Amino acid sequence: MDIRYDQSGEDAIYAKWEKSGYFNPDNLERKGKPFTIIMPPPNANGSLHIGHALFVTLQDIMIRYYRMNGRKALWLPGADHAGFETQVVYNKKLEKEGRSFWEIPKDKLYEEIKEFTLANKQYMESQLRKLGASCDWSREKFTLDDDIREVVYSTFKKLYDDGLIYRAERPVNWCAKHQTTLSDLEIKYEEKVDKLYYVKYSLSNGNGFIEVATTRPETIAADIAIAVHPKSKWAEFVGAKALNPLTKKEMPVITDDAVDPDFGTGALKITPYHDSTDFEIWSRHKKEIELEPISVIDRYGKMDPSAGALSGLKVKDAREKAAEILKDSFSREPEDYNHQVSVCYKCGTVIEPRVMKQWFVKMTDKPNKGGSSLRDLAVRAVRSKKVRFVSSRFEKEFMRWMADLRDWNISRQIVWGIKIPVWYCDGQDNDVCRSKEGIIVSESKLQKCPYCGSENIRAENDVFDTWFSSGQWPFATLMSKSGDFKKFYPTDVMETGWDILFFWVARMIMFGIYRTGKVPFKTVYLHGLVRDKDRQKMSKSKGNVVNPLEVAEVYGTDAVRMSLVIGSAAGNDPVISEDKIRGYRNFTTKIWNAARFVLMDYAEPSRKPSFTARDKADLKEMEKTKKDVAKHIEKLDFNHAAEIAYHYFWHSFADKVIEESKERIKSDDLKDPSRRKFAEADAEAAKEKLIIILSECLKMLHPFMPFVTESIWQNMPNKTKKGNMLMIEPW
RNA sequence: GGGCGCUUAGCUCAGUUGGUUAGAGCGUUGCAUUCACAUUGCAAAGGUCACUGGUUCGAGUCCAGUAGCGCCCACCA
Repeated sequence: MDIRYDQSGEDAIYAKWEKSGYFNPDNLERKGKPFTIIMPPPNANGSLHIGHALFVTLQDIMIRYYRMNGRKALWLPGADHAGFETQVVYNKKLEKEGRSFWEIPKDKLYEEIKEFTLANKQYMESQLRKLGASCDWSREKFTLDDDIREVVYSTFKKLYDDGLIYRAERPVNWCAKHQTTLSDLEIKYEEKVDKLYYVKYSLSNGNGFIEVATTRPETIAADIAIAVHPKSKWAEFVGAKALNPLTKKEMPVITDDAVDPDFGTGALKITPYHDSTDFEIWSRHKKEIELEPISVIDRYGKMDPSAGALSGLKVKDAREKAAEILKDSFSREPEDYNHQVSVCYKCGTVIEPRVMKQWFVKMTDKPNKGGSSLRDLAVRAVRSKKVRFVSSRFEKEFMRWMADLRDWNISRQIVWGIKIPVWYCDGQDNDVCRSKEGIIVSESKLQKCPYCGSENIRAENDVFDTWFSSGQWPFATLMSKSGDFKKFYPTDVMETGWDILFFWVARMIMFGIYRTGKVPFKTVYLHGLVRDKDRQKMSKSKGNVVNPLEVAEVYGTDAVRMSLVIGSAAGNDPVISEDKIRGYRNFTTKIWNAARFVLMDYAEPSRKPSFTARDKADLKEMEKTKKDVAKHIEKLDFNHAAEIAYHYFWHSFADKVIEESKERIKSDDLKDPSRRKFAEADAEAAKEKLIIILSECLKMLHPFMPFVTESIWQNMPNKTKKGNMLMIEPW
């Protein structure tokens, strides 16, 4: 063995593993049932960061352990086109290059992003290899693969046929910067101080006025009613007409329970196209209101011509100008008002509610043929422990989120994604077609309307919310190779970050059960966000980012893996620092040197070793430790499993067992002819004990530190012939 | 406005059905070491387990409350 462990040999070890074919469970001779993990596909829009290294480590620990422990272990890797996220990244890239995203033709943009994504994907694959990920590359999937799309289309069709997907015009979250709608999960709230204006709406009969509090005077031109609470002081005016202070149009005064009598003045202006509450109130009172709602804000966040004097202004400027124009209609001075404003989770642009025709998934309604809602399918599976969360507190989070679900807008007006498989027939030349409002859901391309035969059809332009397709990942990935679904589904563990519990995990559970009748995975293990030693989030601007590949280059991949797994329980944010990694690099060196000592002058024993009582106790302790490590891995308590292995190797095996053996191995008795025979046998037994324990320790440490253990294994004299790889040694 | 979580050694954290004297890593201090490893060993110092009360033979662990911190969710204009 070399005097030093050389981590630059890691690539060669990985290549040997990969070449062996044993990443593919089909090539493993195992009697046990499969053990399956579907890798959360990393977004192919950048390079891997420390969070990826964390999931690789945790999942690889399980896969390597079960592979050694008699199971057909499948870890199916993938890459995510990550629709909106990637488009945002690419948009930024173009901005840096001084090009305009919006001036590039859509087809060309798609091709450019595709090229960008595929290049990233390829790079990421090499990084996963560097981290030691023992996944089955022969089964790798990309979220835009044809067979994945087909599964996604067929799920959409099934949902549509079951009445769980519909198209509707209603207020949706619009990001003016990214020019797309977003789901309720893709917006966040920011605290903002705005002015609360008190505006008088005079009654047309001259009997005074109603006072309305609003933060949005710029939308007054789009007001079509005043709503008051039935028990408020304004109730006496219900049925009267109020005058719009800008347009002077007569608007009905109506009553609705949704109005809070204790907030503001207890009266609400109804602007259906710019506020979702207003839209709902309007929907309930269409008949009384009569006026048609209008929009005064365009898709770019500017006032449109129907806003009259405000036309062309940005919303913020329009607000100030409106306040100026309305000065005489104010009943009192505007107040500072502190409230939560919804913004785009990516760029922080204020979300403008706009009314648009979009596709929605019903979350809480039953299918039209009967059965359970998507929500109920998932809730029941979790409640009955068919899906178990680690740590269990996420079960509470999950249930609470499921409790108040609203329908999910899955339409996105972006280029980078899977087109919604819908055509619209403008001909509508027969009743069947008209009854479907010209909507045609089709898994394949169409030339003409299948209902009326008209060739006057056009394809839907919108693409899916990426989570709609990635929510189908566990079964979609297994459906493409024949036999896989049957063999590997449901999968065993879904290991991912808790930040995407709602975005992804919840959707996978719903769609998984909906499509296959079975849960997609039995256990969800959620890890946290990797933080620096001061518990700070890592970010480029703070300069505290640890690039896993760079530190692996310096300290070895094994050290990086160990520092990610030790010291953090499930669901908590792991803390990592270069000092910590250096500490585990020292451990790597310790392992290497201990092995070097054990293997030094080792020869096959000439007789059956006669172990002393102490030897037997040492061997027993090793067995016990190994069982303990296995137990903790199986409990998904990787933190302790790693710590036990670490502690045993260093402070029992190296510090005690090896140290105490030195006397016997180097005994002066060996030089004394009268004692020599006994001493030789004893030295041999000591050496034999050391090599047995070392050998078992390598197995025990392999799932955590695959490279150094495999590379020592290659020097072991007693390694079994077959394959000569620790990776597939029986645990 | 609702909910969840955290508070244990100087620092970062474990402590999974309540059970001897509360642990690890790093850091600190002292000593040792040409002998696999200074990327080392041995040893030491360091904790009223946030606070208050309760259940119990027994509480870091269970219950209630208080304080501080963090996070998630939410269409009161």
